[in-house]
Amino acid sequence: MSRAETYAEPLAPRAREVVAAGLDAEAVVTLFGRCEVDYEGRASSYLGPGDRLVVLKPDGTLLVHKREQRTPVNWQPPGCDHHAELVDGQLQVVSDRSNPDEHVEILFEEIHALVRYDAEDVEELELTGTEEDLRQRILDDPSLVEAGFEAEETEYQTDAGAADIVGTDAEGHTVVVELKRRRVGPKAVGQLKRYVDAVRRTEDEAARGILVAPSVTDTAHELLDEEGLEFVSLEP
Amino acid sequence: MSRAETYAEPLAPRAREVVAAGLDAEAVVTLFGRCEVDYEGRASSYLGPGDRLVVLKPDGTLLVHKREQRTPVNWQPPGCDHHAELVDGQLQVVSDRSNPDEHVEILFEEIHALVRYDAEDVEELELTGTEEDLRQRILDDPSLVEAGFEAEETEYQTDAGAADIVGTDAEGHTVVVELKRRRVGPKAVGQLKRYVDAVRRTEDEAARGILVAPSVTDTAHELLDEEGLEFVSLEP
DNA sequence: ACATGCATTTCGCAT
DNA sequence: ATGCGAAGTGCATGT
Repeated sequence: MSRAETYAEPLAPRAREVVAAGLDAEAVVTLFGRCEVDYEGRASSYLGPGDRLVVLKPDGTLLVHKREQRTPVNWQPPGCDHHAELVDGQLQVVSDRSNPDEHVEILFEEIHALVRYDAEDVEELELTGTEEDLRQRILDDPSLVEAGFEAEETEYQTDAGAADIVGTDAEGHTVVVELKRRRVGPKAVGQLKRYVDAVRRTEDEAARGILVAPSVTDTAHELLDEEGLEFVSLEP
Repeated sequence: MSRAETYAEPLAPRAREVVAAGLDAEAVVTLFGRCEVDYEGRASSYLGPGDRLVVLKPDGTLLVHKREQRTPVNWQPPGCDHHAELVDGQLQVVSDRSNPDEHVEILFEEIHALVRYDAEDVEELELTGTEEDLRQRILDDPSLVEAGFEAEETEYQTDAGAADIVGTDAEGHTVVVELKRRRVGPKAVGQLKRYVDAVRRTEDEAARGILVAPSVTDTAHELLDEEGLEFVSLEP
């Protein structure tokens, strides 16, 4: 038996059976059809009839995709309960969860195709080039921040949240480092400011703050000056 | 002719033809197969062989989904160029873009199913319950912020970014309002602080700052106190 | 094209 | 469970 079973133009009762059995067997179930979608939860939405791709994953994820966009037009995160019912002879797929209460209903006017995919997958993604990698580079060579800098703690807990790296400069003053893997705007400056303020209040009144990133926007640069904070350029 | 054409266990050459023709005709092309995925761009990743769902959209979106998670394990945003080639007799799907340069390669060891979906879809999502809706409610009834509050500008430009609402209180003092549709943490306090600081520097030294949200975390509450900022609870 | 901020953000990790 | 911050965030909007 193949890992994928495809059904072209299935009738609603048959589709309901296949979807229900697929969910039960922890398969990935994919529907191609003309449907409308109702969502009620953290927000509310209605999507009128059109042809979409609907994916039901065994972990309780629901995806509804239009022809465009990377982001699904409607969805449900992992952990939801999926059900397939017949309503007035049409296939209705329902996804529910609690905390927060969220509910998605998909009603199919037409089902153009249906695939049950018993996917086997053990490999996990290996990803490099993250902020974590950048931090490791700095720990390996603290002079990337400045000559004489010594890193002392990562994820250093302040009253205002965790600072990426805290250490001391050549003169022994506390230095708070905020790390970003890409060009940053005012948001990152505010974040650094929060941590530096907290350290200044509780630890070292003369603590310095350094934003380490590939580059900063004009506004961010002005804010840094305004707040007496520093910037060090570092490519990821 | 049906809107969806399904192919079970297609051979690689045939699959390449169908994928190429589907891309050309602006169809949504979906592959179910065992593949490995290489990504090189803002970061880098490798995903070893496993059964996945691959979606190619006519707007240049690429999605690679594992059995789990709402987020695709690899992807490409709209605007990319997709190509299907045969490499050593195997189907290879490539997606490219520039600015930033990003490149995804998917090599299929097995193709379990393939669907070409000529989807028609004109309806757009109608969404309510956003921050925008919350803002409109406050503009309609400014007393939701506090008695005597009058809203004067939305998206008010400060040196540190745009404040959601700026107005005056019963005593004529400037009030900066930061709006959130859900429970907020220290980040939102920092954001409000940035705007209030900017207004205090340039407009009104005695400007007040009010965070309007359903609730705040303990840390956020302490930070608000620390900075002399206020909180008003408002359900979305 | 860049800057800015929301998002039904999702996700992982720590408490 | 909640808090917190990163993400290859995506995305719309304004400049």
